[in-house]
Amino acid sequence: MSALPRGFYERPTMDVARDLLGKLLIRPGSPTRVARVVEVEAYLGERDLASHARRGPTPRAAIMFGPPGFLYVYLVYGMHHCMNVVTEQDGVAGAVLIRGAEPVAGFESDESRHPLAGPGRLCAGFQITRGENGLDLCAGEFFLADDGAGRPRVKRSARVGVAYAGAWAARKLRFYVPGNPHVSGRPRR
DNA sequence: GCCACGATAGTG
DNA sequence: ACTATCGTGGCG
Repeated sequence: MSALPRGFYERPTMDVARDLLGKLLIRPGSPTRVARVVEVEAYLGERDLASHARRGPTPRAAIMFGPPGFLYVYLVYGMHHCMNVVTEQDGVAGAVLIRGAEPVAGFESDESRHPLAGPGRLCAGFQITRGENGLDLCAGEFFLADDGAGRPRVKRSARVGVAYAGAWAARKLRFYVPGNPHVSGRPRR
């Protein structure tokens, strides 16, 4: 299965976010880990007050202003990692936060837990840390792919944990597969 | 330099 | 509802 091409990411962030649902996250290794994306959030760039890009291309956020198809990983609350894919053409900030995925292969069928629900657990499951920040998603070490499953039914809601962002907090920039148990936290339906 | 504050998740 | 835990960025 081959990686989605750069052109997939070089589009409006909202389109990339919506189209990422149903795609496969693949990390070749021993074992190769595969999971299907079921929850994402769009972060629209400098004007988006909930985005790390809101303060311009600071050292942390600069990657969001760069070329599309690269991984942006950061640490939240001093203990969890979050993974994003960079969108939009080079010079324009944008990213999609991947928040939940359904295990397909390579994960322990660990009791009744949902090991890939929520951005922190998703990164833990794929062993993604800041060491993977800036990784090229079109190069094969870690990538997204289309297995022809098609886009699932999609619902939208406000994003999680961005209440501070004023009017931007209310915008429905979270996309998820309703009813899927690997969707994190609240509005799961 | 220094400090307030998170794009969270597990426990009570 | 509480809190662990630390990098980022704002400010001086």
